[in-house]
Amino acid sequence: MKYNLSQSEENYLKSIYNLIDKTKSSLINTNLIADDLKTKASSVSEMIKKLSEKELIEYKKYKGSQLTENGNAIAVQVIRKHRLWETFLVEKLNFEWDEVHEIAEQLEHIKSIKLTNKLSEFLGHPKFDPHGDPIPNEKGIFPKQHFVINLKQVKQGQFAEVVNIGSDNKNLLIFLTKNNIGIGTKIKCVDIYDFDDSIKIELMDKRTLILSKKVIKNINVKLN
Amino acid sequence: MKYNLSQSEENYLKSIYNLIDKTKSSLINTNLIADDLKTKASSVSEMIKKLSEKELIEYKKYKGSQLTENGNAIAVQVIRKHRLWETFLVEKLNFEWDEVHEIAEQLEHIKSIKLTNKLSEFLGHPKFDPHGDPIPNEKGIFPKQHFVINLKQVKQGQFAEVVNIGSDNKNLLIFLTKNNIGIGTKIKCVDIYDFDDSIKIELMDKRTLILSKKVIKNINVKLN
DNA sequence: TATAATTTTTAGGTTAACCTAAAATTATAT
DNA sequence: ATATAATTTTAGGTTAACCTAAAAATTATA
Ligand SMILES: [Mn+2]
Ligand SMILES: [Mn+2]
Ligand SMILES: [Mn+2]
Ligand SMILES: [Mn+2]
Repeated sequence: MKYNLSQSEENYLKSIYNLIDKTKSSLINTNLIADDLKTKASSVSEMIKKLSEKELIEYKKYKGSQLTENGNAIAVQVIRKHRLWETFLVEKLNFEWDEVHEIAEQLEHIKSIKLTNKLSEFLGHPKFDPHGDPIPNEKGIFPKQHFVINLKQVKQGQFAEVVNIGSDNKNLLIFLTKNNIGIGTKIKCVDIYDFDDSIKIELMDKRTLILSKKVIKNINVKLN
Repeated sequence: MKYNLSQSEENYLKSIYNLIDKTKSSLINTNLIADDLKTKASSVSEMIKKLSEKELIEYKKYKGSQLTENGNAIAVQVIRKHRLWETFLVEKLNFEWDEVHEIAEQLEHIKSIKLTNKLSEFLGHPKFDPHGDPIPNEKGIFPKQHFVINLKQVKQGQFAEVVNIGSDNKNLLIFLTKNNIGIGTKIKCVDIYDFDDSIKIELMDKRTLILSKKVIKNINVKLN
């Protein structure tokens, strides 16, 4: 099984993987992929047909797509590379966490398993990337994670720790940095506002701030 | 002047740059480029027309191509990235010098000036890559080099030091490694055989070996 | 200098990955 | 259930980068 996939093909597989992950649904709609990859549904239809012929995805016309075992394995390896490179950029080259996604989108397509493994070794086999996303190993196994919930699930008075940011959006990451929120930040939910689904949190330094629904949706925590 | 060139376009510019360097001629033949890029002359003709319209090369039909100032600057930056990445792979990830060219062919096309500069900084702004090739800086300036000559110019009895290997050929590099020749290796030319233009050299450990014309052509040295 | 050989360009085709617009299918709402 | 809306696929086109084969230009040779 030596596939030699184009960057485009890899991106489609990765997108489908991520959408399965995010939507917790096994059948992914054509339009969802188009949206995610900023392309048109017709282009997705075409590519889906091709990947389907290569048996990397399985799809029923008009119904949706899912990854085959091989397709999944490839997607996971692309994700592995993406996250290892992001880690490299932040840990070794001192990039900010909001600068690395775009570059990793390019680096994730470099073809050399040896390079990937040596990079991982060089980084000390990191288990999580700068945004708290788990990094699968060479065999595609993800590290065990603590029980992660979204910040909106946290009740008033509860203490939690940020473990993951659910988006690569640069502006979100800059916002978080400016407000002293990062991976590992400990917070307390001090108030919940039903009006707009915002919440007030308190940081270790006692400073409080109100987070919008849109921000909250992208902050994942573990309870402390 | 913000060019957004394809990998292919970058490879053509780099090829022309290298051929100008190697042949010491300012006009580069279409067939030479085709050969270098393992493509066909007709494809080169097409691409030359395109790069010419972008004013990255100048060419007269049937006469040959040369780089414009902009084209040269871009080629140099691609070469900078190639050599920095090769240095990274050898110095930080412990690759062998014969393994890195292929991977650097991919990495050289990653688009991020900030990444390139941070990588250079991370490596301590190296002046030469693992094969002894000079690494231009951000402005495209190459480091000053000692007076470099080809090994075939060395006379019987003279001492020299290997400073550069003039080819990325994997088998050549493996051959050199196996015979304890690398950048910095000190040698003495003990005999010259006119029959096949081979020479016998002596290493520091007194071991001698005979190098073929083909090998010699790719070893550049400075006299000691 | 005329002819032959070589080099380069042009003509015409292919493939991958896009696109818009139209047709087909499925979902939703009266 | 049927009409309408939304989704998905197909049809047909474009562009970049390659290709082969033929034509044109240049260079070498007799
Ligand atoms: Mn990312
Ligand atoms: Mn990508
Ligand atoms: Mn190289
Ligand atoms: Mn290249």
